[in-house]
Amino acid sequence: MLKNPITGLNKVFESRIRLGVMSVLMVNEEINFNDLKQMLQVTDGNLATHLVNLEENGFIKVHKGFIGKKTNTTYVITKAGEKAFAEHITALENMIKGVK
Amino acid sequence: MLKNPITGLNKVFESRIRLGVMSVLMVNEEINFNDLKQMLQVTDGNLATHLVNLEENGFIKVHKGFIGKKTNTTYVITKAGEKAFAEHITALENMIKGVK
DNA sequence: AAAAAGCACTTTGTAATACAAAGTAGTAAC
DNA sequence: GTTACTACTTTGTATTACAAAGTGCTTTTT
Repeated sequence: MLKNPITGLNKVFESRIRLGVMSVLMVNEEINFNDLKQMLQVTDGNLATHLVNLEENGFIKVHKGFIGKKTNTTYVITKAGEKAFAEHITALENMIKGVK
Repeated sequence: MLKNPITGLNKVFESRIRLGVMSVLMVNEEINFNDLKQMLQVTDGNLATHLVNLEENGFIKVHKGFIGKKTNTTYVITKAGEKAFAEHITALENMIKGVK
């Protein structure tokens, strides 16, 4: 019987917006809301929803800070987030290997 | 400014079921409904819907044939499907490259 | 001091999507 | 002649995505 080529994919990372957030957080210490918004070309509400989703899944953490006196909310990946995303990437790589 | 790591991803292939169908069709000449169903562990209705979606997008074609006297519907990838999927894979690879 | 603007949301509403379950039509095997 | 199989379609529900507008707080501008 055929083997399922998509085992190990994480449902949370099926959304391209959440996928984008995680990819950036894998290589950047932290990002703020506005940069993320511009990068992914999404509306505030939409982005906020996806960020809440990622946070509720324990994959990112919110850091509320300041730049001078302006609020600056940044997002950071968690250990669990790194692990889950790495596994997802591995699953993707396996799938890609299968089609080549 | 940050560059969007997920440019070039195809919305149609965000669903893991459609992703699975396409992956298999990239390396198998054709597959039939039941094999696909077992492989992906989905219900008939759900699978049928995703197949219709892929067909309407011009990415797969349906072949209605027989094994002996039993009906045997198989699915084949189209040229357009191959192209679109290859581009999606490239986009995924680029994203993965970015996080390594 | 008042108005405008920016930040990071929350709320609201709508439309699309996913999915399971049940139904269907046409064989075919028992 | 009932049962089973195949490949759906239909129906209904629940989830999700998303835009748009509103909110509370602060800062900058006038």
